[in-house]
Amino acid sequence: MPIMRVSAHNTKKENELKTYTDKQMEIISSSIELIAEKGIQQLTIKNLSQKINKAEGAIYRHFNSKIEILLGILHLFRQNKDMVLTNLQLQNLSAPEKLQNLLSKRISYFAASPAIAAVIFSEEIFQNDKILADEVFQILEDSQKIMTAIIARGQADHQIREDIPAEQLTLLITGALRLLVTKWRLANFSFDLSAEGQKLRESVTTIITK
Amino acid sequence: MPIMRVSAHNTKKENELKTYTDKQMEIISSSIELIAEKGIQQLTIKNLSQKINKAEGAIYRHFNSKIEILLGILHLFRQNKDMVLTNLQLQNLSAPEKLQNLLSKRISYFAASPAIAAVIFSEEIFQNDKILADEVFQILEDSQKIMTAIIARGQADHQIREDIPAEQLTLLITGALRLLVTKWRLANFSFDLSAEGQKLRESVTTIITK
Amino acid sequence: MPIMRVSAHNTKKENELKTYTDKQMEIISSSIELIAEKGIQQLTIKNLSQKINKAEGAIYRHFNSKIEILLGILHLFRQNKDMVLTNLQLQNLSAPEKLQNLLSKRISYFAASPAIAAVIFSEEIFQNDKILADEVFQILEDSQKIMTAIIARGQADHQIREDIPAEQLTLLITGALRLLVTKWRLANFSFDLSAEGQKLRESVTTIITK
Amino acid sequence: MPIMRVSAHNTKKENELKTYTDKQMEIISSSIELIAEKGIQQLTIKNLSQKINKAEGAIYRHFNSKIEILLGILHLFRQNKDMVLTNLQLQNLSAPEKLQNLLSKRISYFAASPAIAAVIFSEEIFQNDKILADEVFQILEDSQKIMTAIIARGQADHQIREDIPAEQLTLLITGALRLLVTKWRLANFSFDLSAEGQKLRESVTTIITK
DNA sequence: GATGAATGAGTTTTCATTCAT
DNA sequence: TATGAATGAAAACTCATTCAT
Repeated sequence: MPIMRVSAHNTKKENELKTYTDKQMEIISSSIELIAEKGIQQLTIKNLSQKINKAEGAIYRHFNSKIEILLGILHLFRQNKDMVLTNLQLQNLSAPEKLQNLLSKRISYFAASPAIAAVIFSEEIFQNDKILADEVFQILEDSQKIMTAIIARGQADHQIREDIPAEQLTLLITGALRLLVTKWRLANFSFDLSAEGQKLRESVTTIITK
Repeated sequence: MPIMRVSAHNTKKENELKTYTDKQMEIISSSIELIAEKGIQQLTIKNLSQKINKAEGAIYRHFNSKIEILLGILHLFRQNKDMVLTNLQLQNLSAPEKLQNLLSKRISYFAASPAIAAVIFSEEIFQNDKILADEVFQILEDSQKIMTAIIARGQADHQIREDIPAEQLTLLITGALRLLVTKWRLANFSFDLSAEGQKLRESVTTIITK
Repeated sequence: MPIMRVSAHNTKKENELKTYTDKQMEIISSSIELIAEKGIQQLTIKNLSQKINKAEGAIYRHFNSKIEILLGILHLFRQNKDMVLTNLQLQNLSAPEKLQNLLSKRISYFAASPAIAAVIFSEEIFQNDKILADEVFQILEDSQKIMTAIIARGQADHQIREDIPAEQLTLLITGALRLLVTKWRLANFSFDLSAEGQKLRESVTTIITK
Repeated sequence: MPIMRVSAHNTKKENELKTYTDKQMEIISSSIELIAEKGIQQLTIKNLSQKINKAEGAIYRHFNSKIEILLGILHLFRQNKDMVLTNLQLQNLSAPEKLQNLLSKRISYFAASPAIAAVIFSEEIFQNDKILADEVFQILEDSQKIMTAIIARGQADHQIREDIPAEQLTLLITGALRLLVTKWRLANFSFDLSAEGQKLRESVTTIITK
């Protein structure tokens, strides 16, 4: 019962604008499915090759290493996140509405792609691969910074309570979201994430507006 | 980058009252140190045997499998948790004070034993060992139930705001605590967990009392 | 038909006084045999494990990597070389006699352990492992320096012709020795290395004394 | 650290008069460059295809196997050698002059095409491919026979010392040349091969004429 | 001619666990 | 109790070669 192994590698810093070929996308998708079905520990080259009905070596024509596949998954998440945020900026919403929107989108995304959460929230697993760990950490930090900015703006506009620092509110909201998704995964997706997410959103609204 | 490997095993459901011999405790302590120093991926029988200056085989005199060692770590955490709660019950405190106390104790505990957090929060890693996963899940559930009970009691006594369900407040508080500790670990313990924990406790107080 | 593969590793600079356990010596010996029989390309962990009738993993109890086994072989050669030289210093011989002695010993050694030559003379193979390449290069350089010193001393004492620089004589003698041994290996040891070596020694004597 | 891999194949005994198409010559040249740049271990079909900006499969349009490419390199060397010798025969030179000429040409050739030396002197690497090993061995033998013939002729003409058998002088001269070139490669071409070659030629002249 | 995807057999290494002593 | 050697199953990755298009 091995859990996850990756080898030394020379992957260069992922280009933000990186695009993937169809084959690469197929491999990334299969990886996501595999993680969703059996957990990230079962994302082995062997299992992956079986899933795509190819020999193990075939994978290496499309990715130089397993790390790059994982980076691909993270990249996909980041792209979605950036898109959500861009759309959010374009809309003329109040801070509480933006927060609602953000939470809603994030929950929908995890509900649709539970495997992504398994990767995004598995900081421990990537601990000894610097590039992956950095990427995961960066995604976490970015998310928090953006939420903090929205909240701070809302506080400046007196739309959000000012007796708690924006960072603290972000910590509470993000932490709750993560824990909710984690519990959902641990419970084998046996409850309705969207419904619970809706409850969380209501609580958040109540809290931030007193 | 192997992460963690455990094999098939026949461990029986852990006895709640299980006690450990001195040798067993030494092995558990060394495991915790090892995890704290190098991450859970480096908790291998080989590394562990080097740490306790014994041959690898010797460990199997005291534990039937690596899983049992991990269960030992979880058991230790559970014992501490139960003790904290028992003490909490004995004191005649208001619900907000109890919450403060609980958070304070938990933060101190993680600050003193960061390895415990690495184990407790690594649900993903144990995903393919049923017993371990159950244990971790149980600890999480128990913690939440207790906190929810305290909060519900506080709401009944009008010490805690009643416009948000107790479960939601628990989710927010527990989630924030977990995220804070996770960030602390990812940041290589480079910030003062106690100080940040203090801030969180203040925010929690503000939130629950409006 | 793979030829030779070694992986990234962290071998520390080999200790000059390093000693080997019995098991390690057995593995080193089997490696030498394997190289002698099938060439250095066939020195794979699999072939080696078959030769010692153990599982592949067993080898890693005694050596951290394949590189260390190869270093072990080189170390053995170095030890022999050093011993020969020490003995040589203790004897009160003329420079030409010392050279004769040196050549004689070297040839006997290669005749007895042809695999050693396969390793010592395989500079190309180790080209992309720095530690191995350094070691092989060092052995080559050391040998030449010592021979040059003996010759230079002989020239100062008018025992050896002075119209050719010592380095040049060393190049000619060492080169001839290496080529002789290489041809012997390529010819599948089908001629008598000692006899040919004796001829070479006579030629060398004639040349250096005019 | 893979070194070189070649597979089973059915190459027929190379035709002495074999000619190569332009495409084939391009592939051979690129192979030589690749070896010169990164060592013979890096001569893989993948690396080669990148160098010639063609797909991997394209190479197999022009050569049936990697072995044939290597044979092509050897063939090129042989052609040059034969040409040098033919020219040498046409000139009316003394034996020592011929030797000088031969050495000079060989050194210039290696200085211009260091990769050739990497191939010619890598007997060990080809050990488990009979055809390649034979070819390399044949080149070595041919060279020595020719040099021995020149020397023997010189001895008969009293231009070269007669107290050492021609074969021995050949062994000394060829060995020195090989060792010099090998050291030059190991030293990353950091010294002037031509200059050192000139010194060697002088030493050789001194030695053979007493 | 050329492509590029795929294969299969190979490589080194890791590690929880067992067992004779 | 303890040792240390051994195992076996797994892991990631490499590469010469094939082949449908």
